[in-house]
Amino acid sequence: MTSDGRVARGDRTRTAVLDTAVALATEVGLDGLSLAQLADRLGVSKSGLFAHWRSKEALQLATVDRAVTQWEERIAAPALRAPRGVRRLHALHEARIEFYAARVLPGGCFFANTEFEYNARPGPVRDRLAEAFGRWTTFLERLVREAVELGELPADLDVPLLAYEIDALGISAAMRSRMLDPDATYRHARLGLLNRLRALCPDPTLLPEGPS
Amino acid sequence: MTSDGRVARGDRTRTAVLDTAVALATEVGLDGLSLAQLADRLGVSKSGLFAHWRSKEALQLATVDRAVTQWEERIAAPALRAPRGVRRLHALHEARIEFYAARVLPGGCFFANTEFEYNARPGPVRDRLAEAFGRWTTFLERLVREAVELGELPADLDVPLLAYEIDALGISAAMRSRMLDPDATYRHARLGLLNRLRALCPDPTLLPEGPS
DNA sequence: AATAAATACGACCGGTCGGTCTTATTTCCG
DNA sequence: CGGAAATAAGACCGACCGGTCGTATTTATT
Repeated sequence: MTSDGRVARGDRTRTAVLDTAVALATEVGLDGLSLAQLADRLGVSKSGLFAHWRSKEALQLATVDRAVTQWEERIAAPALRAPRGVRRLHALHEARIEFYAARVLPGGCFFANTEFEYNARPGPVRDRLAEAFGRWTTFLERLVREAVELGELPADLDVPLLAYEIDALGISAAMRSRMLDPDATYRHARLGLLNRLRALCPDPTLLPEGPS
Repeated sequence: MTSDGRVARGDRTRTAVLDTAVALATEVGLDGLSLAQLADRLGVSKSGLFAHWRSKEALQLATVDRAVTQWEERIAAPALRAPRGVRRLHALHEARIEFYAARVLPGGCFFANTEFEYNARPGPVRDRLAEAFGRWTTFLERLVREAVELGELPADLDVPLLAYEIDALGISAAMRSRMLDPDATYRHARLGLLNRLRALCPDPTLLPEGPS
């Protein structure tokens, strides 16, 4: 019995704080996030937060890590339950668009928002974001490569290019859905990938029929 | 002789200030942009700025307008010098990628950065950004439609969808080029559109040969 | 040459920022 | 039960924020 009720309680508190921080950061930015503001929203004092993270930067890094975990749970995990190949790629994209459409986060996408925010701000936060982005790209390329190896995509396919295109459709959805017509945006994001995979995949039965 | 040297001088100053503001906004955000910081970089006093714009918000709106003008000059205008149709579409995308690759703005893309920053912040600045984004989309769709009307793209093409895909390739380039490998990013952004247009355009001589 | 407008300045305001310090309360372990 | 550790609170700090004010300088008009 090594479980210490004190640290367990602390962990629960920390996670709850970070979930709020992730959401708040999509509204005001990861840098614009103020300790007092976050404390207020949680009904907690500012020094209560400093007890958990020694500085704002430590809180920012923890927030990035929490957002990664959320992304793995909500987007990557559901996709991994689909069969390998183009169906898994499609499921991944669908989960992402659904995540945006469900308005889970007020600002749409934590990573899109923060990576644009920090793309000209050197420092540990930027490095952590770049690392997460790199891992996401590697993951996406792995899924594409698996589809190639299964014969569901052409053997001479430019794997990183298709991964780039898929991610581009998603990022664009995060941006347009908050500034322009959301329904048209989600339609384009979904249809864009579906058409692309249909054109590449020799077996049309692997993909849903959907709209033309 | 209606030219007033006073307002002419003022206009020159204003434009110079706004150019700096556009660049600075891509680093620290349009909201993160502080009056004192901007004044410092210009070697000017803070109250000197308030003589031109009565509030920070007025400065932000003027900065957005200036960024729109820059975009028209650097991306739209060169494209309009290419012949209508797929060649013009290609020229537009090339000008955009070249703009990012030349590192004209330290943060890559003013609009990508600010639109993500403001996508959950209601107010006049957001409205101005959304309006600019809407006009850009309309412009892109017009260029695609022209290519269809010229017979350079299929008659049954989903015009808004292709416009969405083209813009997505560009936005993604702005994001990835600052966080991951820039060269690979530009290659993907360029090749992505080239492959797409080649697959759709019945006359292959209209597009450069480029890499496969 | 005199005047009015535009432009720019330095000093200053109240407020919020990230961060520190001291103190009090809760919670588990020995 | 006693004590150490974790958690939380509030007062406070210097720095910077957006913004105002009174004033000085430049410049075109009359």
